[in-house]
Amino acid sequence: MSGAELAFRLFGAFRSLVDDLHDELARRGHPAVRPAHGFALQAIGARGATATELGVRLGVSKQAAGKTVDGLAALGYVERTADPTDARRKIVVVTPAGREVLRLSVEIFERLRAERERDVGVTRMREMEAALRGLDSAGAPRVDASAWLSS
Amino acid sequence: MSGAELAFRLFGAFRSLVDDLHDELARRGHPAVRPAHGFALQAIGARGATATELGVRLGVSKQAAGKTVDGLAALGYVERTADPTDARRKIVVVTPAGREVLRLSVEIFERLRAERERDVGVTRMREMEAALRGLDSAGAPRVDASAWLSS
DNA sequence: GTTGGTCGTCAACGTGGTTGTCCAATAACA
DNA sequence: TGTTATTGGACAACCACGTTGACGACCAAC
Repeated sequence: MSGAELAFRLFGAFRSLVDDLHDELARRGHPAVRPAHGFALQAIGARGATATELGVRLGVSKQAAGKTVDGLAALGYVERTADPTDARRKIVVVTPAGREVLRLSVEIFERLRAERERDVGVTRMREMEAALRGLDSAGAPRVDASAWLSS
Repeated sequence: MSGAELAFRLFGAFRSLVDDLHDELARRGHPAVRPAHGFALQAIGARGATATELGVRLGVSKQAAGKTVDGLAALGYVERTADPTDARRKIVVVTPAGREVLRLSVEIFERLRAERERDVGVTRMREMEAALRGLDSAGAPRVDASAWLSS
């Protein structure tokens, strides 16, 4: 396989997973969730986070993180709450609806992976995952894919 | 590996390849080339293409394809030429500079793949590529990554 | 109590998509 | 052949999502 084809197929495989995830999320009552939302929800986590923290975790500016929070809040998946110890900070917390999306995403991703594993074979899947771990030295999530495309 | 981690690592591996490619392209005299440009150049191909054809190949509107051509033309990588048989059509052709970028990209991608192969091992690499071929039923290129993110 | 750093937000901008509209040119057909 | 339908390219307005710069509010430290 050529290097270019390798890159292209890695992206294709990723995209197929994410597309299938969002198709299924839409079918299960969350049609407005987009890829960036899932990443952000995960980055906020159970303990909540401020917009600035979220920006660091996502690898984007605090302003961009703030806009993402706006979108998520408009959909009812997160809420901004006051920090009792610091009036400047606003803690973003995941709502029950947001937790439902996270729970569903995990479940659906597992199902999708199982489907792929059935298609390509258990051994081959294990080898691929091992290779991926080696390939991707994987630091921070960096979901600024849109900005990355135009960098 | 969880399904979510699989998706994430697929993207990470892809992104690492493309980032490294563009770092190297920049070092070799093409700092302004962005990922979308490479895809577009490849889609135009040796025989040239019209903006509308390019849009179909890239999975975007003809207007978006036209803008991409504008950018590529401003960088000197393509040129719009008249179609002698149809005065409406303008054939976009790759210039020598554009061909140089394509040639360099192929070469660099091969080197990057070889590096990865050295890291993960020949056998494991072969298994991963086989798995990727199975995973990604890969029809048309579909490089509308930016649009896809915001869909 | 002033001074400096941090948090969140607003504003302006860039990039790269989208749809809608329009004109010029070609193709199809009565 | 003349009229009508379709096609290719461009323009405009708009949207999504990132950026930087600036600013007010607040906290902390000397």
